Amino acid sequence: MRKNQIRINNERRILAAAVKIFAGYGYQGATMRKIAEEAGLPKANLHYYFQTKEQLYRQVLDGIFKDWLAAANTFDECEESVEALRGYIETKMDLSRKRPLESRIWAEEILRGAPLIQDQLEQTLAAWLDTRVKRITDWINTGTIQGLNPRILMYMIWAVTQHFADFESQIRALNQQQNLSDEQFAEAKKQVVQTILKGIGALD
Amino acid sequence: MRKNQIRINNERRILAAAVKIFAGYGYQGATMRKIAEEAGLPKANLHYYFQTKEQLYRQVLDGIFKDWLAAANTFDECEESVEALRGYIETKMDLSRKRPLESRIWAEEILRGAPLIQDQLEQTLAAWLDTRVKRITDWINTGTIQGLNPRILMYMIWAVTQHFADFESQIRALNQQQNLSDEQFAEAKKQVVQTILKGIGALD
DNA sequence: ATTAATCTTGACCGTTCGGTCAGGTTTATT
DNA sequence: AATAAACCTGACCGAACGGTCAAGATTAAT
Repeated sequence: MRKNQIRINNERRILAAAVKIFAGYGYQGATMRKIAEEAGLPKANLHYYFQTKEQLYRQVLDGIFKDWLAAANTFDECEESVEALRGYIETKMDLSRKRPLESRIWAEEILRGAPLIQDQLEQTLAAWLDTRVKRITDWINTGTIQGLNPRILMYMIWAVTQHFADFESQIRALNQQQNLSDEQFAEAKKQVVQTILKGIGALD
Repeated sequence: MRKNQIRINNERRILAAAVKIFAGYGYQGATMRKIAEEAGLPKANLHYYFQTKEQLYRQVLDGIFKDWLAAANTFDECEESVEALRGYIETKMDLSRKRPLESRIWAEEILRGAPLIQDQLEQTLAAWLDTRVKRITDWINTGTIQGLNPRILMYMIWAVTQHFADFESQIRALNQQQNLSDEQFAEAKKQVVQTILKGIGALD
């Protein structure tokens, strides 16, 4: 097969560079020049593969959303409430650790009012959340976890797990100018899981 | 007295406009033209009171940091652990509700690596955190709350409370395109307090 | 070997940005 | 009333932005 090999290769390089630059400078602060430099290609070449800056940014966002949905599937892999929630929280923590740049791009897009992904939020994400809310409601009705608002629980999980990627520079400043070590992050992950699960009455 | 009244008045107008524009577009996306338009003043007038865009932005950040520290003092108003934490969480939730724009400006600055406020984070904020960590450690040693890493607890509190301001547009998209009503927000506030306090073994 | 399709790129363009400035107006001081 | 200080602003500037394009180089197809 291997047709379009040049195109595939270059698009990958450009997208990888775009993730770095968009994460580091934001959509407005990122420039096609910087992305081109990071990718090691002339600027005009970027416009050959991606007509506009906005289209390049959209493709970056699409990739992030796919990763997000893939991680979200962890939620359904366990029947049992505690294990389902624990698995989901841990997967989200791992994603923050491994892909902080993507998390920050997503966060900035939401921060700006989600101008480009509002449709995805209102449709795909809202639908995903609705079905999980139903599952959690079942757990509440069967007494597995205590009564609470499932949506607020999900907001809390998202907030805490993504915080470790989005606010990394603040955490670093409060940790002797050092990023969390693997050991520190493992401790954080454990404590986050423990606190949330215990907080909703799913432990003890 | 009332000297400099014109200056005081105009600086206030410009700062208020700057908060709106910086929150809505980010530092790079905000332009002096937009801020001037929002303030109802010619652009050159802004440069009369604030020499550069960066200086204007710094003053906005300073104001936000002062509000943050004022809210943070709630932490010390109660001797008792549960009431101190409850008061602090509630105050941070109220701040997110009342001043979401400021929260978003702060979040974007951290997201970008805190280029302008790194010193404040490493000094003022780090010192603030250190003393509160000591208080929490005392509570742990006296058995008031269970053993945990106090820093991670604080990160969780910040993450959750600020999420309701920073990710407002996502929450709205998941709430039938409506911002949380006062009743919904009150419920969220209650559940956040309950989950965290229970999660650290400070309740029941 | 020839042709067609794809890829590459330096030079260039119109627009908008942050910022400046001269000269006029208003306010405060005496 | 006169002078000084503070305030106001339209017009302008160089720099940097996203994007274009024509012409050449490389690869694929026949």
